[in-house]
Amino acid sequence: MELEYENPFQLLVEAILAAQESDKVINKIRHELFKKFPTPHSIAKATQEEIEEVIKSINFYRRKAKLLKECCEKLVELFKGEVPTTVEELIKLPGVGRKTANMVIGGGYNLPAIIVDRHVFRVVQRISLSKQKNPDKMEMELREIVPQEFWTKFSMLLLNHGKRVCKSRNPKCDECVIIDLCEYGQSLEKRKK
DNA sequence: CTCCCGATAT
DNA sequence: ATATCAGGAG
Repeated sequence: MELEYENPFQLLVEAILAAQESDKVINKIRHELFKKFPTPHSIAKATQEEIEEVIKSINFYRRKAKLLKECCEKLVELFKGEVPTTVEELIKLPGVGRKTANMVIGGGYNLPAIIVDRHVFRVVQRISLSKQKNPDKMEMELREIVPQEFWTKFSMLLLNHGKRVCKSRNPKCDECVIIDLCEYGQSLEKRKK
């Protein structure tokens, strides 16, 4: 299951709500959420309690409701409700870090973006493509390693690979198509025998 | 570093 | 029982 969205604003909102949460839960409430709050202005005007009511099934819902409201207030104040197209502008918004900013740029605007979320971070570590122990530093190193035209594609592929195959807990190394590149996976497979 | 939060997978 | 989940703020 991947996040479903119709425009950059929806992706921005969903990405904030998706922190440490599964896509399934987000997709479940997104219709009601955007029916009640179709625009940044409507979220900015709503009370925190009104937002909480709609997103209650999401983890960290209280904090996220607060962040989401503050985010939309800034979005209206600084950018007239238009979702920015650069990381530097996006991370000025409460609840938006580099990961979420890059997600919006890559997924929402189809611009070059290296997205280092938990999955990408883990996969890159395991295949030793970068050994950076900080996601932001890893993003910078990957910018040097990966040609810019592939940034977004690369991110999405590794993200989904991490989610479905190279999982945090029981990685399915026997189904992995890049195990030849991965010492971690090869040593895991040997141990099984 | 901890906290936010609770459902689901293993 | 506990690890994990499209992280970010303090």
